[in-house]
Amino acid sequence: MATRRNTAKSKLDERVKVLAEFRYLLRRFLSFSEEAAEAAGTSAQQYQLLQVVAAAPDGEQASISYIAERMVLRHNSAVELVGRAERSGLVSRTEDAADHRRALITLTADGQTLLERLVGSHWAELERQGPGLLEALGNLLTADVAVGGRDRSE
Amino acid sequence: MATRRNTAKSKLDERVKVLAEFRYLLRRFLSFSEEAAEAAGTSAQQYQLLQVVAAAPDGEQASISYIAERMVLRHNSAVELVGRAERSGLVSRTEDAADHRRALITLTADGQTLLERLVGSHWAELERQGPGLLEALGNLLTADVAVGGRDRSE
DNA sequence: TCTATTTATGTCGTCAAGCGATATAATCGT
DNA sequence: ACGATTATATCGCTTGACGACATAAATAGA
Repeated sequence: MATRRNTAKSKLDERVKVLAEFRYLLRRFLSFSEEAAEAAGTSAQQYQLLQVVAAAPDGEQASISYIAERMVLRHNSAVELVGRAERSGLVSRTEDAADHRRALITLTADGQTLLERLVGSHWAELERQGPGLLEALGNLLTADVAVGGRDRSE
Repeated sequence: MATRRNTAKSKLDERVKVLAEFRYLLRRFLSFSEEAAEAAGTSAQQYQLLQVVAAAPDGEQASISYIAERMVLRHNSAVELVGRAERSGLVSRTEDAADHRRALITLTADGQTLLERLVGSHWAELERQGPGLLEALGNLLTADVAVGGRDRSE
């Protein structure tokens, strides 16, 4: 019974709505991040850089290439990002003693402080927005199942 | 027993790692989206625009303001985005008969086709990346609990 | 109904940031 | 030792978002 109201046109239509909702929540979160960083005197990207540097795996220090990989940027963009952060006094460059091509990036005291502040506010915000995101993503992954194309009217 | 290995410095350190991992996965997904859109001949933003227009609630049509709200953009940026998409033949503007200030945005046939293609590839990609994202976000929301600051050494 | 205010869209100059192309130095493989 | 590879850096270009500003339509009051 109730095979389907004629309102829902198709599987595609449903997918678009789910995707759109997910992206909307994502943009809200990223927008918050942008504003929080700005309010703290930096950019979202520089905050991300601090994160990446601070979260580098125990053994290795953050190099330009490592940063580029983690930030999903071309290496030259990473160079520029680090350059800006360095000029702002958030990170500092040191030449790797073992490999003189590499530049090792570390947080300055200011960078560490700023990171702590931003991690705090972001953590709190994710407690607010997280559940919604989780739900939207969950819908996406479960609403599916029939990728191949079974009608799945209910 | 085993109150804590001296490797994990603090709650902050753990949070940074969780946040960094979540953002990394997010960037991977957004990067995929960027590339997919590019490969299909547009930009990620224009694809998002198509989504927003197509996913507009049943009653109302997409106006500039509505788009701005959903894309988390200033209204003038929305105007420009729509302008570019219109020039590319993906959407079209119509003056609202009931309110001559409003511009109603609809998908062209080309826009619809493109949207379908991109929804397809994004859906598939989210089936791949989604679980990871879900897990990272889950970690974030459960690893927490003690926001107030209880030590929570395990 | 006339007008002040608000709402919706549009225009323009500016600016930040990522990218490709290119360059240079250090390391590695043989 | 030396060509190939790797790591970082520089530069000009383009894109896209924004603030400031402008205009037209709708709306609320007097």
